Amino acid sequence: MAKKSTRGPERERRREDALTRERIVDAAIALLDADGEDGLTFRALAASLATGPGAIYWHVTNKGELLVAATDAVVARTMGEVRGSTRPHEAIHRIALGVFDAIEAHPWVGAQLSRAPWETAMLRIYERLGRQVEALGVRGRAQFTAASTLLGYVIGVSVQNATASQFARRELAPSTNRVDFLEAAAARWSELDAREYPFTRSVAAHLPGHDDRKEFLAGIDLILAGIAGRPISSSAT
Amino acid sequence: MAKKSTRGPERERRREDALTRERIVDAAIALLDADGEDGLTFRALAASLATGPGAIYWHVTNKGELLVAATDAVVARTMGEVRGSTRPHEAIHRIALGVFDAIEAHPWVGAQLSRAPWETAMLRIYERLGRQVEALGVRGRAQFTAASTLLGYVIGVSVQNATASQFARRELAPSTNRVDFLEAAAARWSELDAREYPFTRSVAAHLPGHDDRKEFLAGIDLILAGIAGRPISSSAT
DNA sequence: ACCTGAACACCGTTCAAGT
DNA sequence: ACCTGAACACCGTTCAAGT
Repeated sequence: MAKKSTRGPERERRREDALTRERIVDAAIALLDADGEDGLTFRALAASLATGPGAIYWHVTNKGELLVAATDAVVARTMGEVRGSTRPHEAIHRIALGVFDAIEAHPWVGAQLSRAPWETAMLRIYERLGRQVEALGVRGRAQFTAASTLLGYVIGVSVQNATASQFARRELAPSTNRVDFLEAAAARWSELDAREYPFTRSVAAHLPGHDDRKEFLAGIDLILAGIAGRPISSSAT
Repeated sequence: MAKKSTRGPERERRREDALTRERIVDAAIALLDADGEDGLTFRALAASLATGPGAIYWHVTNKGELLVAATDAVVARTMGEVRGSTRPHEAIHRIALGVFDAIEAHPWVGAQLSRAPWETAMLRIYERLGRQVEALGVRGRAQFTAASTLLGYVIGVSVQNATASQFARRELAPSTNRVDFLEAAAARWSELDAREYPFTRSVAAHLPGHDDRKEFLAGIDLILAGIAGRPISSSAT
């Protein structure tokens, strides 16, 4: 991806304040977490590393690559922290919640995963989910479909959830608590035009007392039920 | 949302070249479709409307609002064009494919839906899916879960698919056709580290000959099977 | 009421010059 | 090899001035 900063046993300049790709990525993550996506600026990053913007370009090709690297670092750490389980169903829950919580904690990760879904970060998640699909007994081509469906759902809902949370925290007074927020949303849904939005109106009553993470897992369970209900094997290619 | 340009029977300046919110949004959509998200610039937009950037700000609060309006216009049109069906299963397929194709045709719509999921555009899709969930016989709180799961999956997969297509068209030579692209992707997956990515490697063989839209619908069917397999009703709130 | 376009503050990125 | 920081090209947005 980028120029390696160490190739072979060259001049060992191990000053502890040396600028490395790793330090840059860590600083970028800190900025991203603190000030959101707009907070990551080459000037701000340079300031936090006590250099000029140009210095960063020696280690990193451009801003896009920096975002990819930051995202991959967070996702790799997250996947590493997910506890395993002998029961595939439970293991899938844990992987899914790991992603969900990571994106909630770092909303920019969600945006980045949608922007560059072919990068390693996405593959890491896919691999983890896929192994459990295999453990579930799914075989052949159906593995591919099952894992892809889970991945699409997990990323999609996690991103939407994180964006909505951000909105709740920012647009509304940050003091507004979750209960009040859900009630406000329910009130808004109830005021929608009765002819255009009959379903949304009727379902508004279920909004308060609603738990995002539980709802998220309920969706996973729907997919898992669908997977289990199908002919579970078929010969490979 | 913004200042209305007509309120009451004021001065009727119906010159056909008058700047209206509608014309601005249409021009924005054209720019977005032609040059992607980066193509929408207040300067470029002003040029295409033969005015200065400042003029646009009289009709539209800022760029964010413009993106919201453009997205809503595309989604509203898309939902209007979806053919109905007496069979809920089929109706859901059509709604889902409508969204899928719209985002493939206008990738910026996908990015925007992820960025502001609480806007009307998302509600339009939710409402359509929800009605069919109702038609499926789901009752009470389960309606909420089923509709939300479908929405999360549909948006998530559509966005990922559109971004991947863009990547294929841009990064690879645009001449590369779909078959070659899938084979290249499969080759890449097969070269992954065997210890870290056993599942992804093993599933690479299924990548060629893979049809995105069919795979997308297969995922929908998994969810629908899950919905059907559950206790289908429960008393309302 | 509505439009014009210069000006402001801020970006990502480059690059000649340093060590 | 690696860093510095001014400079370039470009943005979103504002606003005094026009009609």
